Amino acid sequence: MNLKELATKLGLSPTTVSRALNGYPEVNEATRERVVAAAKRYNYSPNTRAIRLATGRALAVGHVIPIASQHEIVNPIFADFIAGAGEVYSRNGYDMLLSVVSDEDEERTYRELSSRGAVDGVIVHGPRMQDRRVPLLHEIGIPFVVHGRASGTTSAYSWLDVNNRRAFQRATEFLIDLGHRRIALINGLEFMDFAMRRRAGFTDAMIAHGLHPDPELMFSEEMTEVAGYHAACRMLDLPQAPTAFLVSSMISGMGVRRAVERAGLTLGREVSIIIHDDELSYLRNGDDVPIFTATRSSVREAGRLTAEMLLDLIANPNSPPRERLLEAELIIGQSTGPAPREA
Amino acid sequence: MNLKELATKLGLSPTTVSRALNGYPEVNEATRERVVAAAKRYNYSPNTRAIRLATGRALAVGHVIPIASQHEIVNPIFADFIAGAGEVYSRNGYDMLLSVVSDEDEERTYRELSSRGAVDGVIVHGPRMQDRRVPLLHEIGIPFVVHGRASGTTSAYSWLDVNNRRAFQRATEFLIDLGHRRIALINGLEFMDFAMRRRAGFTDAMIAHGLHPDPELMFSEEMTEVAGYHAACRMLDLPQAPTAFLVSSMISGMGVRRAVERAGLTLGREVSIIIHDDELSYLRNGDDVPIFTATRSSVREAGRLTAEMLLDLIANPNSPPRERLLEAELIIGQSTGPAPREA
DNA sequence: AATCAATTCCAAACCGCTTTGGATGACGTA
DNA sequence: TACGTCATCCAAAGCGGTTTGGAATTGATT
Repeated sequence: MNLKELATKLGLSPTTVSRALNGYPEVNEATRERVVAAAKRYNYSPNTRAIRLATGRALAVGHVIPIASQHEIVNPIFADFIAGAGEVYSRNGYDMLLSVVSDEDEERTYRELSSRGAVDGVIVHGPRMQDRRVPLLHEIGIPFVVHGRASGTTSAYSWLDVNNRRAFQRATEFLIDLGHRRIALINGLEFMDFAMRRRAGFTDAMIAHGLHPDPELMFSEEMTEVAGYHAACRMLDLPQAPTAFLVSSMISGMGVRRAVERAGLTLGREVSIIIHDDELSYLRNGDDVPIFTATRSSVREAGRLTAEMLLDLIANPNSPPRERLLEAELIIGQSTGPAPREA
Repeated sequence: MNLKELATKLGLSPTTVSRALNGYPEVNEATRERVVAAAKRYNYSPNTRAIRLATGRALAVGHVIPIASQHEIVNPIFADFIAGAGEVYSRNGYDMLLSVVSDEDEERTYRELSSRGAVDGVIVHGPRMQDRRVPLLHEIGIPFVVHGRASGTTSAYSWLDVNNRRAFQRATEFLIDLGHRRIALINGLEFMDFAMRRRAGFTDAMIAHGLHPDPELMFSEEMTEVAGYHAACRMLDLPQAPTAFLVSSMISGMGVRRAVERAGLTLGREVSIIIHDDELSYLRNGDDVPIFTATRSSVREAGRLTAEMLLDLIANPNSPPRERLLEAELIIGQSTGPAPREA
C-alpha cells in the first residue's frame, strides 16, 4: 500500500493525504481523521526511501566504530552506548547506521557516509589525541558529536565526555588518604584521549601530595582481563610492590584481582583496587554492595545524551557547538582499605 | 555533484553516465574510461537515497537487538557478532541498520522495518524457544537468518548455530572422565534456546553416565558476573558442594571463580570450571595459555557467516532455507583437574 | 451584489537515480 | 543502392513520496 493507492481509495489527492498524515494545517479536521483511520486500517506506512529522496534528509545517524587494527578489539562499552543512543533515535524516528571499520578505512567511510547522503550526522567513538576525524568532519561539513574529547584539536566541536581527569584525581586522593604511597596505574592505551586524561588526573594527585609516580607502576595497554592480569603480576613481583591499583576498566580490574589472588594477597586488606565502572549492563559492579570501589559513570546514559545532542545539532545546523562534561561518582566498595603497615 | 551535473560536464546523457559507471555493456570503452575518470576527479558518489528509490532495494540489512526488559541487559556477544557481520556488509556495499528494542516493541519494529522498505533482510538475535519472530517474519515475507535456533518452530527457516548441546555434552563428559560426580550447571536464562540446549547436553551426559543431575546444582539466570558469583557461593555452601562447574559464559565464569576463591578453594585442584568461550575480543580466555578450560566458538566468525547467509538469501529470494551448525572446540586450560579424593 | 480572505483541496514539478524503448550512424551484405 | 545489424547513445518514464503554486468553495464584509 502506497500513498497513491491510499489516496485513490479515499477519493483524495496524494497531496492531501500526505498533508493529513504529516499534520499540516491546510486540511479539514474531519478529512484528516478519515485519512488517519484509513492509513491505520490498510496498515500504510510511508516508504522511507521515497521520503528520504524527497526531503533530502537521511533520517539516520551514523556510528562509526573503530576497531583497533592490531588487536581487532571492539570496545566493550560500545554495546551499552549504542543501546542508550538507540532509544533516543527510535523515539525520534531516526535510524541508526553502524559501520565497524579499521583505522585505514575510517576517512573513506566518513566521506562516503556523507556524500552518499546515507546519514544526517555522525557520532565519533573513541577519540584519540589530535584526532584527525575532527578536522575531517569539519571539512566534510556534516554535523557530529564526539563521545569523549580530542585534545590538541584547534577548532571547536561538539562533545560529551566524562570528567576522567577529575575522577582519577579523586580516586588517587582517596587512596592516598587511606595511607597508600605506592599506587599503580593500569591504564588504557594512552593515545586514547580518555586514557591520557586519567593519567593526568593520577599524576596530578600524586605530585600534589608530594609523591613520585613510579614509571614501573604505570602501565598502558588494551583494557583486557589478560593485560590487567599480566601487568599486575609483574608489579606485584617487584621488590617494592604497589599496595594499591587504579584501574581503567572493570575488565582489566578483574585481571588485576586475579593477579592479587594468585599472589596470595587479600583484596581490600593487603592490596586495594579502584576501577572505573561504566555500568555495563552485563558487567555490573555488584548489585547492592559494589565489588570494587569505583569511579562510576553510566555509558548508556552517555549514549542517550550524546544522541540527543546530535539530533539537536541536526535540527539546528548553524548553532554553535555543544559541550557537556559529566562528573563520575566515587563509589566505595570492598576492594579498598587502609594501606598495610610497612613491613 | 550529482549524475546530471556530471553528465553535463561530460557532454553525455545521464543514461550513458549511469551505465558507464555501473558496467553495462552498451557503452563505448573509451567513453567509459572518460566517465570513470571524471567521476573520480569530481569526487562523485551516487546518492544512495536515489538509488534505493529507483531500484526498490534498501541495500541495507537490519539487526534487531532485543533488550531483556527486566534487567535491561544487552547481550555482550552482540558487539563482536556485529563486528563480524559488519565486515561482510561493507565488503558488499550494504549498510547495517541497528534497532535496540525491548520485547513489547519487537513485532512493531520488524513490521515497520519491512513496510517502510528500510531493509532488504534482517538478522534475528537471541532466539527463544517457540520464538514468535519466526512465524512473524514468514508472514511479513522478508528474508531473515536466525543467529541460533528457535526450537518448537514448525516452519523451516534459515539459521546458523553452534552445536551447544554437543559442546556441553562433551564438556560434561570431560569432567566426568576426570572423576567429577557432583557437577553444577550455571546456565543462562533457560527460555533462551541456546541455554536449553546446553542444559540438555549436560543432563544427557550425566544420565548417560548414571549420574543424577541435582536440581540444587542447576542454576539459570542472566549471565552476569554477579549472578555467577552468588549462585556459586550458594552451591559451595551446600553440605554436598559441587567439585566442578559448567558455566555458560566467560563472564559468569569469572563470578564463579570469585566465589571459589572466596571459599578458599584452589581452582583446577579442589574445584574445576569449564566455561563457554565466545572469543569476545575484549574478554579473551587468556592468550597462549587459556585461563579456563572451555568450549570455544568464535561469535565474530558466526557474525560473518550469518551475514553471508543473509546476503545470499536476499540475492536468491526463493531458494530454500539455509542451515548451518558449527561445532565448538574443547580447549583445555588450567581451570580443570582431577576430582579431589572423597574426604 | 460584489469583493475579499480564508479554508480546503489538487495538479504538477521535483528529489537523483535506473531502465525502457527508441534514435542515429557506421558497416557489411545482397 | 537498399537493407539489415551492430554499436553507441539518448529522451523520457518511472520509483513514492513532498512541496509549490494555484483553483474552487465558503463566509464575511462593504
